[in-house]
Amino acid sequence: MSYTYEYPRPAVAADCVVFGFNGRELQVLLIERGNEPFKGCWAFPGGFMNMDETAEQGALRELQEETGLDINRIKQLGAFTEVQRDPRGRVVSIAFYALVRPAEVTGGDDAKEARWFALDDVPRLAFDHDYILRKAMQLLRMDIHFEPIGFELLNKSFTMPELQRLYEAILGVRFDRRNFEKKMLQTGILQMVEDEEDDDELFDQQTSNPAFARSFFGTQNEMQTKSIDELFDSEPTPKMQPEVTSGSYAICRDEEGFIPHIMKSWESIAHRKPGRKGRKFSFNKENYDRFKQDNNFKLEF
Amino acid sequence: MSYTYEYPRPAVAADCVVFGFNGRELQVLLIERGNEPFKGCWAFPGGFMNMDETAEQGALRELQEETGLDINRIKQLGAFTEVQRDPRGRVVSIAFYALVRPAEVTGGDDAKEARWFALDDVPRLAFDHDYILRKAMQLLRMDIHFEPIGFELLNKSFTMPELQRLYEAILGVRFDRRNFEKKMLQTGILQMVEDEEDDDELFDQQTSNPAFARSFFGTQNEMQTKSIDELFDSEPTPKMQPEVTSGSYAICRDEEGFIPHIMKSWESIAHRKPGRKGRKFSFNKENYDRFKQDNNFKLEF
DNA sequence: GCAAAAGTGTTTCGTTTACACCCATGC
DNA sequence: GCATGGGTGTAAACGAAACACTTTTGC
Repeated sequence: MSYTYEYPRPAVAADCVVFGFNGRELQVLLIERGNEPFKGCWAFPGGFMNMDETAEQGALRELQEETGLDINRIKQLGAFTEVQRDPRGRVVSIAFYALVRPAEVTGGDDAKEARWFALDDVPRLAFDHDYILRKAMQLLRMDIHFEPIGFELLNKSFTMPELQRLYEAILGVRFDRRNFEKKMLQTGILQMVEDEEDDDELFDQQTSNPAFARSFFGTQNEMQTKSIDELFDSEPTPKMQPEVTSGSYAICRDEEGFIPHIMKSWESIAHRKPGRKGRKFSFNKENYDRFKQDNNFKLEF
Repeated sequence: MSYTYEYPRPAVAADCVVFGFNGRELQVLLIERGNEPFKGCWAFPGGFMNMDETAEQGALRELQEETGLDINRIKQLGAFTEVQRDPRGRVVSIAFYALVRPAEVTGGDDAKEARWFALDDVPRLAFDHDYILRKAMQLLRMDIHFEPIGFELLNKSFTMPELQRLYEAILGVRFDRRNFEKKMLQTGILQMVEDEEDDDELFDQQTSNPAFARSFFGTQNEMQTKSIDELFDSEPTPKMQPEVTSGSYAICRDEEGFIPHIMKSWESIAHRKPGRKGRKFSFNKENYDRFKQDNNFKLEF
């Protein structure tokens, strides 16, 4: 079978950057390519889009096929369209990112070539996937200012230090413990949880499942050197804490949101009426550069 | 000539949402479709991507061809891949947005079918362009929190009320005049300009150019009902203000940025160290919804 | 002359920041 | 028992919010 068109068309692929968090550092899920081009290189799960599916559906299908990961929420990063980005010819890639909880990672078995890499430890990737990863990270950083997506990377219940490390990992910044907690609690989107929660059982069940551990933490070799608890920085098991020393919290979340205190700073300079004339303005690069520096502002990854 | 592939491929188009600002309201540039499908409907400038150009280059080329607008900075919105979005068959659109200054709008002549529409006044668009417009607006709102892109919509010099109306239009919020000005000046990215600046001459030249006026403000019919000054809310001409009553400002900008005070609020909760165990947390939808409401937070357009 | 818009400062309030000691756990 | 991390509160500084009257312009 073949398909003929009047004008040339690029192939369209869908790739998915999957982020995970092990309680200490951000990770991405990569697969080792079995075919040329870039055979033996690591790359994001993905593949060509079918004609009867959206790019999103294609990305989810490929993700399931290649890593066994069965999720349903991904966010589009954008299309990558450099003419030479694929040696096989003109391929446009539509990339997505996904955030998965430890408890969601179940598909270790079908994914022999899939492995989690700490962000600091990602090898050189195939195609322009290094670039795509940078873009994904940038977008994640922006998004976390508007929506509570961080919680997508944590199980239902988690400790304040875990949450803090997650935010630090995503934003590339360190926070003062007391101030971080205060701010988080002030938002009112956290609630205390009395004891070990249901999904911790899932969590434990899965961390003690070798397939899960392999798929989430890496190869078996790595697993031998570190204990699950060490990696996860969490109670070894539920029984650990019969008397809840200080209690726990739970996040108040819905399908999206988080801490839009950003917008507040603009939105709350309230009310005014239209105008007509007056002083004029224009831009000064130096001041702006200094301003960025003074505020230690870097969105770049 | 024809092109044959082993697997079916979608066509790939590049479309461009062009925003403008007339001193009072945000506008978008649309073209009236001359062919089916959606003949007679308004749509964004755009067309099929060539094989030797990136989507971005394609969008810029089509924009130039269809509207005469010759710009070079556009930002990708994303790919739109609904299976049925184009009745002609499977077409994936990669969409961009552009911000143009009044002074940049010069190509009125080649663009008979191109017209500016106030955002509130945009007709039903062809394809899924309504949806694309909403996405563009969302992204613009997010972006303006991180980068001083607003100034891309203003000429080199502008009044504080103009700037304020722009921010209000983009964010859909009203600000207190005194607080807005204070905040803007505090950032240090504005500088005062002593008198009418060079580009105001360009500005005047162009506002008094019928082709410009038509292309920027709309059809000739509309032009008859409103004066340029009324529309632009600005001095009729340079001579108007021989003695600069209160002086003017200029923006300190470079290729990107603006007011990253958002991140600051997180970044500045400085320093801390890793952790081990303690209270646990999970999410509560109700509280979060209330929180969003209390803070009047809506990113949606 | 009148209506609409521009210009201008200060006070209150809330948020952000900075900071140190003791306790629990794991090794 | 020692090192690492967890837990906790307060005071000072800063930024945001609220607010009214006078002057200028356009009609």
